[in-house]
Amino acid sequence: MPLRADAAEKRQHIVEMAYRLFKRDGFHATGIDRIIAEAGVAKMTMYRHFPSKNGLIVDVLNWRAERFRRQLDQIAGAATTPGGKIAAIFDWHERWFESPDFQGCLFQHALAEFGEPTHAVFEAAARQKRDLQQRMRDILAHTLPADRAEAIATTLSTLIEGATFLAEIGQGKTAIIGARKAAADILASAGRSR
Amino acid sequence: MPLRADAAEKRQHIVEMAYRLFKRDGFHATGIDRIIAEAGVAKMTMYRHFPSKNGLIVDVLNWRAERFRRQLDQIAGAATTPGGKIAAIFDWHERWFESPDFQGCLFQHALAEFGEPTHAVFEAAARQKRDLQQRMRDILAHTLPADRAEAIATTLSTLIEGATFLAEIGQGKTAIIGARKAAADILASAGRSR
DNA sequence: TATAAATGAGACAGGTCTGTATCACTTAAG
DNA sequence: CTTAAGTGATACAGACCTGTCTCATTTATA
Repeated sequence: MPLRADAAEKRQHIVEMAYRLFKRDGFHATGIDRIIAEAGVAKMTMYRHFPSKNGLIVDVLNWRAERFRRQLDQIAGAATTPGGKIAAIFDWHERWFESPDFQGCLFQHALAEFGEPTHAVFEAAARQKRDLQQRMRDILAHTLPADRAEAIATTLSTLIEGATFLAEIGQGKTAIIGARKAAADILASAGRSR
Repeated sequence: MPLRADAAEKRQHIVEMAYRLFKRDGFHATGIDRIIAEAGVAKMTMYRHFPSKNGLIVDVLNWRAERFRRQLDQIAGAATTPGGKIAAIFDWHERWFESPDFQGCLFQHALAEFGEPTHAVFEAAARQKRDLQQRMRDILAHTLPADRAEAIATTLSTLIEGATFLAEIGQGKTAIIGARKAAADILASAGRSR
């Protein structure tokens, strides 16, 4: 019994509030004081749950990555064919870009702010990006040889990350439309040569 | 005679040193004190040339955007056909990703750190991205109808920005290879339907 | 109810941040 | 040479930063 029942809830509350602030204002621009103030929590409460601000950032990223992983399970699970699953992933991104509080990808931002590859924040963000790519590779591997699946997953990842970035400067709609068409062409071409 | 001859040089020296530090450590993580220390310049000298840190950042981005614009003129100018010019742009990115001091795109990082669309830094960075896209559109417009050139330029931009991002997590080589092939396929397809 | 984990509130330390002010000095232009 | 723009060095203000500490209080659990 190391933790009381509500302690875990309070910890989670801090994670979600920090997530909102990091997403809106960035990591360096968001101070501990603002996080605890918005969360309505004492500073020591935060530091008892997290070793440091960087530790909190890593936990926020990991929590958000896990949430996305579950969403992806639902999205891809609804479709039956590899092509349908990939199309569903692109469709999900289109809806994301259209949501009123879209402010870019937190993992992309984390990599931009923490450019040192050995930094724990960098590693957590890079891990999420590799995970998405690997999941698309696994989807493709059902109908394509491993090396082809790997190469195509990289290009699909390139299209998705590029569209996510362009969505930040108001080009999400046109970018995702073009990206989805390019992805469909690539998959169709790969299917023919199978 | 508002400025002495060497004053402009000193100003440029500050811009280039700030550029190196912003690229390496990020914008928020780089303080004025470190910039002037590395530049070997007094603080008031910096504040006489730039109204504020944000003003310096904007000038750094604009200077870097202008430098890239000139590079792009050379790169695209060497090729004769639209397809050749586009391929040359992708090849340039591949060499960039392989350079030992590649640390991601400063404009992408600026957009990540300054997410407010009305912020001067955001505007300067977004302007550079739109400029690159517009230049590719103009290249394509020589042999394609305007709306097709516009749509394809958006997808090429998506591929380039995505590959630039993936290069930050060590996937630059495979990403740019796949992106270049996708771009070639798109251009070939557009050429056939012309 | 008794107990101990968890919390809230706030002071505090030590550092860093941006931006301003002062003043002696250098250096280019007239 | 004279003059004034430009500079270096440094102190300073006021705010913010991360992280630690204390102590009274709440609250879940046994």
